[in-house]
Amino acid sequence: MSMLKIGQLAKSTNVAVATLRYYEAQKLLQRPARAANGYRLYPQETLTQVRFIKRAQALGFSLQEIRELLFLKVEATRHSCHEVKQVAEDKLSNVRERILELQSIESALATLANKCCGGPEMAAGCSILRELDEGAIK
Amino acid sequence: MSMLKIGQLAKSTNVAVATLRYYEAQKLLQRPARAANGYRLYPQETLTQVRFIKRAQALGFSLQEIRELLFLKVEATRHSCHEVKQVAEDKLSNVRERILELQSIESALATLANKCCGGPEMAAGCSILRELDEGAIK
DNA sequence: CTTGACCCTAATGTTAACTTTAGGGTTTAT
DNA sequence: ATAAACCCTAAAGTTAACATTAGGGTCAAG
Ligand SMILES: [Zn+2]
Ligand SMILES: [Zn+2]
Ligand SMILES: [Zn+2]
Ligand SMILES: [Zn+2]
Repeated sequence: MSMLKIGQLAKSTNVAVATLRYYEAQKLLQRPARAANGYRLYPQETLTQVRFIKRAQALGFSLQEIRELLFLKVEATRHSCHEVKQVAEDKLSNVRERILELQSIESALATLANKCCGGPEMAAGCSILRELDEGAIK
Repeated sequence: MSMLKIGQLAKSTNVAVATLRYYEAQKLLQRPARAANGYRLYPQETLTQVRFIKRAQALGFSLQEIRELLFLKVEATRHSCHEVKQVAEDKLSNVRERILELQSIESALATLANKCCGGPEMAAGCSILRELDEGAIK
């Protein structure tokens, strides 16, 4: 139960087999040991590593950024806490900016939707369309 | 100063000329009038349209979604006010979903960043890396 | 009248993050 | 012993959203 074949790793991380091989090619995962037959044999640790990748991805990191995080981690003894925190904070302010922009579009759309009667008549005179014409959404 | 050539439109919207032609091919922009020499001639209105595209894009909308928004007017004669309003409301709830997702990412990142001392010492024990490893974050 | 900045179309190239395909070996279960 | 299920590599395909290139007109300035 110690070493995992790629299919088992795939199943327990919910990541496609081809994706795991892709991550390896992209150096997001170390090249695993091989059995006599050539099959990849992953240590349990790899489960954590794959989950790290998925989690970071869910937080909006690109594979490139994740690679940088993993590099910092592997080379932890040569990089400062500050460097790592900086990566996280850059991402955080990026996310906050996008939230603000989305909120501004939200209110624009809400305003539009509120002005429309939503009735069954043809939309020729629909207020939404009129507003779009006049550049209410910009 | 009424009609714009593609280069002027490109410059004042900060979008590449090739991109404008691409948008046209993708039906995000109406096919503009042409001068006798074949040059595209855009009305001022197009400035607003291009900026709308760029802004919506920065908010994470795909060109496909943007196309739907921009097509509301064109579809007006074939659809009821109700249908048009429905499209707007779908977009609105889409935007609200995105906001919620981003907010959950925001708090996860903020939690991470807060736990890290950000000091100059080596990142061997950095809490960000530890948390990503341990899955303490969602 | 020539140079350089623009414009045109059509086609091909690019990047990210995968997925699919082609062509074979290997394991497992019946 | 044979079929289903798994594994391998190398390469090509996919999607989005452009960018670049090739080949060729157009226009203002000097
Ligand atoms: Zn109405
Ligand atoms: Zn309406
Ligand atoms: Zn620290
Ligand atoms: Zn730290």
